[in-house]
Amino acid sequence: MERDSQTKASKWDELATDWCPVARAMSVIGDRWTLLIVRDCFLGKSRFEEFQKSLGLTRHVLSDRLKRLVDQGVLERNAYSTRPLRYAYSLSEKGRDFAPALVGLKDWGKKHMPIRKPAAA
Amino acid sequence: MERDSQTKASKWDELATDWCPVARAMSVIGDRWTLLIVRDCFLGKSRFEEFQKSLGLTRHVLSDRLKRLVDQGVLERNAYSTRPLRYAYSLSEKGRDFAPALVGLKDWGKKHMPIRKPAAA
DNA sequence: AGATAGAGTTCTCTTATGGAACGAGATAGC
DNA sequence: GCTATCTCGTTCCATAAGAGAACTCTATCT
Repeated sequence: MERDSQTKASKWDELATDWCPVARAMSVIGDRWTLLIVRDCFLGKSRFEEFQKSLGLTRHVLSDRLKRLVDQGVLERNAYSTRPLRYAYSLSEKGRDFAPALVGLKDWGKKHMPIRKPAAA
Repeated sequence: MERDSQTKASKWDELATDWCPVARAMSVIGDRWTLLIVRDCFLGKSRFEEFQKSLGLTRHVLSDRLKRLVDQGVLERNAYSTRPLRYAYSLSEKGRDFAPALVGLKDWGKKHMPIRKPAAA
């Protein structure tokens, strides 16, 4: 990832223009973290540090994913403080509409991915 | 990716043992291709070449993802020919149970990710 | 003044991906 | 019996993305 506009078409962009709506969805959430950020938003988190602590991803990647989510219109970025300029992220309607898919994934994970201990080997 | 067993915990393994079922689901499908392979299975595809042509991903990555899906029990690999030994992939019950999540993503993609032309700029 | 906090950036190192060529088992054509 | 083709991969190299930690900048707390 880490793409910017003026680069030649990557696999990501190909997905974004695919005939299949699932593929187009994957062009937004087809990585390890994006959907978990959205999940955290559903759980009430809204700030950079909250996401970072909750997910344990690198700040670099988090920064990139938040930008992409805002670009895609899944999240909105609003200043919650002006005089140290600080932003909070919240779900847009597009983001809130993720709920059914997220529930589907939650149910699948609950049923088919039992918690296993972190490899006590 | 490309992990094997005797390596120290990566972010992928951390997700696999997360308390959140969505995170555990992401440890399986949290990349660009895996879910699309599953989708292709739902659409009746079952063979290496079919996936490769359909998705346009590299053979290397396809090979890796199929292995992971079989390891995870999402797909089953059955020989459909013994005497050139050939395998076909098909959904297990675990894989078929992905249907609701897939439908959720499809609906979201359909509603919020309109098809746009491949950048006629 | 010094320590804390929030939201990022910048740096280096490692891992994953893309692209294309190569391999191996078997059948089909000539 | 030699070459071509089909399938299902593997190997190799260059590039892109990720991990981890340090650093910036504004501002408030003590």
